[in-house]
Formats: sequence, C-alpha cells, structure tokens
Amino acid sequence: MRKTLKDVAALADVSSATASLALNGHASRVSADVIERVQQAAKSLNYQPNLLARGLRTQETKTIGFISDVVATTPFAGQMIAGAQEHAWSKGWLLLLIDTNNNASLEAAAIDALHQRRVDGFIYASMFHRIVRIPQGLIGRQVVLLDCTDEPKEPGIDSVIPHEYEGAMSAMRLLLSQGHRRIGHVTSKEIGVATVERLRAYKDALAEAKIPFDASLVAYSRSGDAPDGYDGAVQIFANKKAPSAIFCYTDRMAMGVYEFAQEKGLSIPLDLSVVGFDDQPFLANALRPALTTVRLPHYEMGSWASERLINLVNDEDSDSPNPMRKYLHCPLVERESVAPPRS
Amino acid sequence: MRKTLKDVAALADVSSATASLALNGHASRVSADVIERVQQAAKSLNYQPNLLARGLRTQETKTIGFISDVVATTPFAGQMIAGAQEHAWSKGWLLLLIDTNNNASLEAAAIDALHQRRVDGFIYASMFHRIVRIPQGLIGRQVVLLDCTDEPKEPGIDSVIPHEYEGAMSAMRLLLSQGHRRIGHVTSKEIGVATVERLRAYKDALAEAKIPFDASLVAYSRSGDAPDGYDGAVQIFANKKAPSAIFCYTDRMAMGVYEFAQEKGLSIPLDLSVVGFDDQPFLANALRPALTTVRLPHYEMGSWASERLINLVNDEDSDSPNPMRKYLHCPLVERESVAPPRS
DNA sequence: TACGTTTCGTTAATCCATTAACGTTAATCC
DNA sequence: GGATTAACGTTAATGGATTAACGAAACGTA
Repeated sequence: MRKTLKDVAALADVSSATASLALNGHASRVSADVIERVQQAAKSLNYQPNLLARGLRTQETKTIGFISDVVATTPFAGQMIAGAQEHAWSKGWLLLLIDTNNNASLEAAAIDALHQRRVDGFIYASMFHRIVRIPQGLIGRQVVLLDCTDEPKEPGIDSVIPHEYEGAMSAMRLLLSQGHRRIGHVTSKEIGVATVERLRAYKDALAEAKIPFDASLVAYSRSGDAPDGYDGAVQIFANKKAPSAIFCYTDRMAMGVYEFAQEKGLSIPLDLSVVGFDDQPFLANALRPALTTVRLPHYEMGSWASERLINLVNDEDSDSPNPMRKYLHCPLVERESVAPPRS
Repeated sequence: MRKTLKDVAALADVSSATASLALNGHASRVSADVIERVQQAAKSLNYQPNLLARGLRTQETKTIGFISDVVATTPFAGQMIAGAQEHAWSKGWLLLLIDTNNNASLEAAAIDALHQRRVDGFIYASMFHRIVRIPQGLIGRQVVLLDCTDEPKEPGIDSVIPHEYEGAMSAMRLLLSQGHRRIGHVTSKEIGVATVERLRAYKDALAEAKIPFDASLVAYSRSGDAPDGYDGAVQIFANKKAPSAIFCYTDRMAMGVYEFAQEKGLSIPLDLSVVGFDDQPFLANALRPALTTVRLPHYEMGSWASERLINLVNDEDSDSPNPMRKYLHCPLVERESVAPPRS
C-alpha cells in the first residue's frame, strides 16, 4: 500500500541502506548509476519518506513548536504566525501550533505535548509586546521569544520585538515636519513596553524640536480602545488652546479621535492631523480619511523568529551574539490623516 | 539524559513491554501492583513518551494537518484556527499548520509535507465561504473542509459552513419586525455563496412580509469593502424615496454606509437603521453606534471541523451521514444600529 | 495426582529510516 | 607481483514504542 524505502530499494535492486544513501545525496558513497536508478524507482513509486521514522533515527524533526497566548482574539496573530510559518516552510520546516489562552497550567501541558512530539525548538509568542517570565518547561531548550522579551536588562534568551521608540519617533517627526507645534498624545494608563516607549518618544521628539512639554496635552485613558481614544480627545480638547495634531497610542484610539472630531465638526486632516500606531488590518486603511500610522512588523517578527530558531538548531548563526534581542523597524505608513496645521 | 520507556521499566524492574502495558491502561494484562510501580517510576523519572516512536509503531500521530489559503490577511483566520486547535487539544491532538497563499503548487507540496509527517487527517480551510476543488493529494485521505464545500449539489467530503441564508434571514426579520418596509441591500457584484445566499434571504424575507421587491433598492458594488458600501449607499439613495434601513453584505460595507450617513447628516439608527454581516472583530463593535450584525461562527466551524475529523479518524460518528455538509447557525448580534423607522 | 485454566509477565517482531562498520572487487603504486 | 587504497554496496545496529505469541506459576477440580 504505502511505499517505504524498502520498496524503492527492491525496485532499484539494491539494499535499503544504499537507497537511503542515494536519496540523501551521499554521492561519494554510491555510484552515479545507482543514484539514478534509485531516484527513478522513488519517483515511479511516488515514494514519500516517513518522517516519523527519520525523526526517530536522526533525533531531528524539522518542526517548531509555536506557543502563543491568544491567537483567537488579536488581529495581528495571523501575521505573526504567517511570518513564522512561511519562513519555516521555505526551509522545509513546519509549525506545530498551540494556543494556551494565557493559562499557565495549560502552557506547561502544551510544552510537554510539543516536547513529546520532539519539536526541535520553540517559538513563544505574545500577542502584545511585553516582558514575560519564560515557563519552566522551556528552560534549557531552544527558544525564541516573539513580541516579548524575558528580562528588562540583559537578554537570557533570543527575542524579537518591535522598535517602539523609533517608530513613535518617526510618527512624531512627521507631524513636526509638517509644522505642528501643539501636538497631543492620547494614550492608556496601562503600563507596558508600548505605552512607555511611545510616550518617551513623544517627549523626546518634542524636546528635539525645542517644544516645551505640556502635560495637559497628554491624556491617559483606561485602555487602548476606540472609546478610550474618544475620552482622551475630550480631555485634551478641554484645554484653552486646542492641539493641531494628535499622536495616538493605537489605531483603535485614533478611531475614537475620529469620532470626536466628527462630532465637533473638525475636519481631518485639515483641522486636526491624526497619527495612529499598529497599522491594524482592516482598520487603519478603512477609516476615512485613511489613517497615517506606524506599522508593527508582525510578519517580519514571525519570520525572524523562525529563521533565528532554525539557525540555532542547526548551530549556525554562531557569529551573532547569543542570546540577542532583535529590534525590528516599525515603518511609518503615510496615508491621508496628516496635513500641515491651519494658518 | 532523555528518559525512555526502557529506563522506566528498569527502575520498576519489569520488561519494557510490561511498562508499556502498564502505562497504557491495559489493566487486565498487568497486576495492580506492577501498574503502581511502573507509574511511580514514570513519574519519578518525569518520563515523556516519544510520540515519534509511538506514531511509527501505531501508525497514528494524533495530529491534524491544517491547510489554509491565507491566514495572514484575514481577520477571521485566528478564530477558525483557534476553534480547531482548541478542540483538537482537548482530545490530545495537535495542529500542524501550513498556509499556502492560494498557490496550487505550494498546496501540493504542503500536502506532501504533512503526509510525510503522517498526519492522521486534514482540515482544508478557506478564508471565505466558497466552493473549492479539492486538491488531488487529499483524495482518499481523511479530510474535512472548513468554510468551503466541494460540489454545489451532493457532498463528496465532509464540510462545515455558515448558514448564510438563515443568518441573513434573521437580520432581515429584525428590520421588518421593527417596522421597516423600505429596506435597501448593499452588496457586491462578485458571485459567491455569501452574496447569493444573503441576497436570496433578502428577497425571501421581503416576500414573507408581503413587500414587493424593488430592484432599485439593491446596489451591486465592485467588492465588499468600505468604499463599496459607500458607493452602494449613494446608488440606493439616488432613489426618489429613501430607504429607512439598509442590510449590508459585510460589516465593512456597513462602515461605508456609516460614512455616507454621516456626510448626509443622517443619524444612525434614528434616520437610518443599518445591519451588517460577519461581526468582524475590532470593527462591528468599534463602530459608533455599534453595529448590529450577523456573526459568522468561525470559532465554532473550526471546532466542528476538528471534532468531525477526529471522529472520522477514530471511526466514530458512524451513525451520522457520511459525507455530510454541516451548516452552522449565524447568530444575530444586536447592538445599536437598528431602531424603528421615523414615523 | 493429573490436567485444564487463569493470571501475569517476557520475548521477539514490527514500524521505517539512518549510518557506522565491514567486505568485496578493482585500480594504483613501487 | 604483492601490497595498498579507492570505490561501492551490504549487513546489522539503532532510535523508542506497541503488541502478538508464548510460557511459567498458581489455582481449581475430578
């Protein structure tokens, strides 16, 4: 029924060992003639090697265990997974996927399950940029952290994360270069890498442009959703002097700012320029006017994680620092929500 | 280093065969005393069975090959994957994931790769509801189609899809029950299961309410995006008599209708009720007012596919028709965009 | 006592591929 | 010519589990 190496060998009239050698490119061990015959036989039988058997023997499965906290409810998960999967695939590797729903005991079980299937390494993915404590079960194994890092200071494990600061900086510089001097920042009071770094860039960019920081132009809402953006705009516009631009912590908040502007009869971008962050699929580009924002490189991060992990397993990449923390560029995506200030 | 069954057996002072029997619950073959000893030994060594070896022997991997066309760029992919993965996981199964980017040759290679890893079955997922031609490589294997079907008439393969017609019907009935008599339908001219079924329900619902069909109330835009929804609204409102409600083919189109309403100074839902379809994450609930819509049961479809496939492999479910086409309910999600018509 | 049954554990085959070690034949060297 | 080496294929061990077949001890019964 199902063809094995033995069948191929029989057809090519050699031993199965020779067939194996021939198919795996050990040219020096087998004559060209035999290689040809074996390959023919394999093709004619449509031979597909049993990777379980190979993995059992070689102790390598070319499989990555991809553990994530919540694929279901984040709009970015797909891109991270796709990035990781597509790079892996280009190298002949595959992804074994588990979503732990952020449940620690489930996480431990997931690691066991993947380990039992003898994955060669793990990608541990967070659905938002944060600092994590790496689960016990991953210690001592090949791991790359995706969209998260282990310790604040020294990396103990490879990780790939977005360069929040630089991304926010480029957003601010865009507004400044258009002539804006009074720029608001709508953010969340939740403390995390993203809020902190984006706010820091906001301040630094102002300083760079020699604009004094005005605390009343920064609104800290509860969370990062659209209603929070709306609330933030309300707060900021309570000032005597309105801003001509707002830099939002997230695209969803920018959506709330849009609503606010609409209600107040402010035209975007003529009366108010808005910049978001995330480049959230189906949102940033769907808003009217389309939102200028900073893109989180989810696909690229996934891809990098995959590449790094495979290199790690193959013991390549020995030149680059190990462990390392990789910051990926967050490109500015210019659309239609930014214009020079009025007058 | 790594513990094997042999180590466990040695520690429990039995043969590895007995250890295997003991751990796998063949109670009738082994004395209670020995079972106890073996389990103790396994625990103390933190024994993790090598599933490659087991799979090689038993010809079962408890692994599903999940093939999808485009996980990266659809907001629903995560839910489908999560649904499938979580159910699988609850049964001790895992998902091996490949995204083929809708490339046929890549698809064939993907099937081979999964087959070589000896997956027990395949979930073939489409990112929008459509009729597909099942790839050659899947013929004769255990397959469940997810969000797609094979042939228009008789199912040749198990599949799970949303009940478009019923979902659209409930949306229409909601509008009708609120007293709307002049209801527009903004859709796409692209022909697919979703457009066709939702339009059919639109017509049938009107007929049910004894409202004559008015072709000028249906707008066929290019695609299903926000700008298309806007265009559709423009078309429909070009009528002498404006509709009091619009049923949109997608939430994104509804978003376009919102823009139109805003520009025309129409208040939703007071001047115009709007119902969408999809319940697109981060969109339907983020719009102001929040959009009443019909939810596509992506999570549930994923879960069903997984369950069905596992049953198929385990040769259970033999009572239910085989192959079957499973229609899942699309629940109405009532939010704030529907109200009775003005006077 | 003799013989049939249970009970319970072991031996050995099997799943399929990889690869170190070995053996045979032929070519090469001095 | 005899020894050395190269070329090339085979044998057999190995990876770690499952399970059919077997066998020894214990038990029951006439």
